[in-house]
Amino acid sequence: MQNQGLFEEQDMGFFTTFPQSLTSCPPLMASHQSLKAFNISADALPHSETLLSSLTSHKHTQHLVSDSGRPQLLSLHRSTSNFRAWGEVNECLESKKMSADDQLRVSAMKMKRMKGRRKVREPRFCFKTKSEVDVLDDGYKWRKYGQKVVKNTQHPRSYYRCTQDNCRVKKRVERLAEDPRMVITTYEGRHVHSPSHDLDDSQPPHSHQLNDFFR
DNA sequence: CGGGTTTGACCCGCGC
DNA sequence: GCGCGGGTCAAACCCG
Repeated sequence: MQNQGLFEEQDMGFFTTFPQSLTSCPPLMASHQSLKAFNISADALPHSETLLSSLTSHKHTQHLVSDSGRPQLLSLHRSTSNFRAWGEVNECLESKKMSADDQLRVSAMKMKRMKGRRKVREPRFCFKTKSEVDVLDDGYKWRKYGQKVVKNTQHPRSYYRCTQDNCRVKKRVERLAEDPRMVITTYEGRHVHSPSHDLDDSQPPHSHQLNDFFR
């Protein structure tokens, strides 16, 4: 498994833009999580400067520049799924025009080696969408277990856990302070099951579209 | 009655 | 050591 050992995550603030028609969250799957564990350079991500500069006011972009001054995601684990995941992301990114209308962005994480023996955090995956509803339909069933008003924001952050037995996946949902129309969703952990909506036909079409992209 | 939500208390890591 | 702030717990509450 990729996240074992004494490492911790550091949000690098990379946001990748996806088609604006998508309004549903992707389920957290293996290929997503590998986003945080793959090399990426400024050359490989031609639009990164535009993306990053447009998002510098957001708190998720605090750690966006690496030591060398170039956007970089450190690689700790290489696997075929890692390569495939980033290949798809870059392909999508280059094929889309940068636009203020783009709604869905994926952030990448940098893994940092830790000193000492501290709790290892579950893999996290964060993106934002423009949506009127806080909780987007991602095919999984969630139970709310907490809500907190975070400092310097007028909107509370909500905490959800996957209702499936033995599944420890959590997600946080909050609204962007600068633009309350935007919802920040952060997944933490890995589902040990498939989406519950697989059992019925109520899954909306855009959800299929998004799943296809990440497959 | 069972499952989900609300909400104040509590826990814990971190910076000073 | 202390205080702050984010994350979690759990009892009370709500609703179908």
